[in-house]
Amino acid sequence: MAERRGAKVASIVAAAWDLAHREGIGGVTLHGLARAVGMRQPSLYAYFDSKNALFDAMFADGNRQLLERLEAVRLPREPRAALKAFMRAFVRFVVEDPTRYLLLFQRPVPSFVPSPASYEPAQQFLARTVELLRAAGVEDLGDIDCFVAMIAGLVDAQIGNDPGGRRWIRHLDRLIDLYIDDAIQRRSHDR
Amino acid sequence: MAERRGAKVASIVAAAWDLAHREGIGGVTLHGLARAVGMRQPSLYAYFDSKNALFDAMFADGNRQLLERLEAVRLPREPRAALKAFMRAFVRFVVEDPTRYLLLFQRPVPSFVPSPASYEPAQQFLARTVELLRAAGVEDLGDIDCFVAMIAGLVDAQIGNDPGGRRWIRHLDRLIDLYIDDAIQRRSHDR
DNA sequence: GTCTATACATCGATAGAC
DNA sequence: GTCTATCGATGTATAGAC
Repeated sequence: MAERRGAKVASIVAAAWDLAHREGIGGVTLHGLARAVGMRQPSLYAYFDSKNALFDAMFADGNRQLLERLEAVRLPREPRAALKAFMRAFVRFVVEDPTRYLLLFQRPVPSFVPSPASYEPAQQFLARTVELLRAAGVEDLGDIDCFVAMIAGLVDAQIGNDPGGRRWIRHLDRLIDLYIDDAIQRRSHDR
Repeated sequence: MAERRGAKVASIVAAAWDLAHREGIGGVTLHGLARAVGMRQPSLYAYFDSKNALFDAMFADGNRQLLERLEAVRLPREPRAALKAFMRAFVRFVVEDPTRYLLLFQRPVPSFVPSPASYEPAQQFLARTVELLRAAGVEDLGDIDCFVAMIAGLVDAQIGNDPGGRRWIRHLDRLIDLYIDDAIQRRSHDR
């Protein structure tokens, strides 16, 4: 049965996340991970071809968690409320696990480049965001860029300067309104 | 003469920046740096007590460059225009050298913590920004937080996704207006 | 699949001669 | 101040027995 093997791989990835939470992403070493799962370091190569493959599995796992979470969100019919609900869920996902956010969105491991397959869910998330933005009246590509950058700036500041708090993310709803209103106003002005 | 020594230290720091530009901050090793300046690795310890001391010297040097640049900016009398000129200079400083930005504002070296003396100019910069924001009518601490986070999000997106381009930073002026107007409007509303 | 043993590389830091 | 020599730690990866 290949099921056994898959379960084992999943448990190793889970242990890797646990290790990353305690020691930071850079603290994830094959020696440490092997110790955490009760194995010797070379034995890990039965499950991952390289350390990069391990990171890629973690990256894919994190993206899977993200999509799973966002797909579970009940979106209101009203476009603006839907966008807010969606972004709130994203922000909650991010701040509840800064380490995961770092690996998924900040590339803290210079040598690691995610494979296209692992990267695809992240693009899916961005596409969904753009879709909701458009529905809410933000269609200009520049406006979308600004919105995405603003969200990133907000969560970065939150995680970097006030982890566990709400100093920055408490402004999320208000800023969303600000950006949407501005985009709509400028769109009507351009006509 | 201690001048000679100071000049040598400065030239080593300059070589370290050069190395960082080519190999990334993480690629700055004492072996590589020594090779770049025509020395052997242990000889660097005549100028820096540790690798941390080297990073601290680079950090201080980068902050000195930042203050030097910003102090040279001629600020218009009108507060809003002054804020824009100041932030434009900051953004220009940042995008012209992403590596320097990384070391100064992103802490890409987990083990490195800047000394208080090296960190002070960065606080000076933030204080000046807050001062200009206040003069332009942004006084609420939450509004200041949001503004700073927005700027950071903008330059992060620019450097990360379109280095050398202007896709994000071209919106700088407009976004500054947006934030100022909103802050002023909400301030008058609260009364 | 898991182990022991080990190769191989990188890097920071120290000792001591000159 | 600069050198040679070397230590010691860390970390990825491979070889080969079981």
